[in-house]
Amino acid sequence: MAFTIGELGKATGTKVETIRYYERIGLLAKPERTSGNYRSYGKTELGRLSFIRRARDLGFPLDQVRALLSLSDDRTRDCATIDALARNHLAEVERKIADLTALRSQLSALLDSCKGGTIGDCRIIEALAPPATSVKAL
Amino acid sequence: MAFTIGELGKATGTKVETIRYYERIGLLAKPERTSGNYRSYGKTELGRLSFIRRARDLGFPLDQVRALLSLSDDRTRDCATIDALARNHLAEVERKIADLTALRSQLSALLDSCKGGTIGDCRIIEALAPPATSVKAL
DNA sequence: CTTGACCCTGTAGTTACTACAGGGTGTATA
DNA sequence: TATACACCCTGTAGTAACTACAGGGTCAAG
Repeated sequence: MAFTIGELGKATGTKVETIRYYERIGLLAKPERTSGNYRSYGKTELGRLSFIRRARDLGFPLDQVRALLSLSDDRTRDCATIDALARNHLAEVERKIADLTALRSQLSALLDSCKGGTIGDCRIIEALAPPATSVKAL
Repeated sequence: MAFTIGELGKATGTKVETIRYYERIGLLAKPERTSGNYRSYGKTELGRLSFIRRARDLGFPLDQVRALLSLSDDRTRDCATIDALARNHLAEVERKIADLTALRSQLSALLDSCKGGTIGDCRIIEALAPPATSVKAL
């Protein structure tokens, strides 16, 4: 029923240092201590940390996680705020996917152009160093 | 033929502070100075900075950019090293795309489940806080 | 009773910049 | 000539989200 920081870390897939970090920045409350000054956690903290990690895995930055936590603490609040948060986040994820997809095709093109040989005629280097004419005029 | 740091920044889409930062970490050589102690750049630096920015835009981290630069300086070297670098990078980009795509469908599902109402029955919060049974046993 | 795994605090490092503070320079205008 | 203004200089500290020590204390097993 009571775990050490290491056990909490294993249960949630979080490094011990990260848990202490979350405590330092106020994302987790200061837990009780044992006689030997070890942090002692219960189910509540386990739940809260799981929530944080899951939101983080979904790519929410810590300040949004913080907002999510305080929203979820006030159960009378309207769901719309949370919906908006998630909707914005989804839009961001979609933008990142688009960026990376464009990047992937550029990299593939780069690789196709590499036919071996010495760097003197390596197309990758050429492709990375755009001709002076493509540089905005001063 | 000679530009100030601000002009170089404009020409390459780089902030002045970033250029000074690149100089500090040795990615750009220390440039000549004018009588008034202003940095003075020429075409060589313009090319090198363009190269750096383009590689960065393609998502190469700075230490790989550094590697790319030193490889491209030794024109007798085999193109294979560069090919490998780019190939690894492509694999990473593809992994990120896969991650984000999975994330997108999770977020979409989350949003579909939000039918309004108060947070007490908000499915997003529920979805983020997995049931205790899904937490690895201690 | 000692070894080893774990815990503690506090500080500094990581990546790739970005943002001041507190000054100097260069040029255009009144 | 004065002065306003945009730009430049150095140096330091801040950002996100951890991660990695250093230098100790605690606890269970053999």
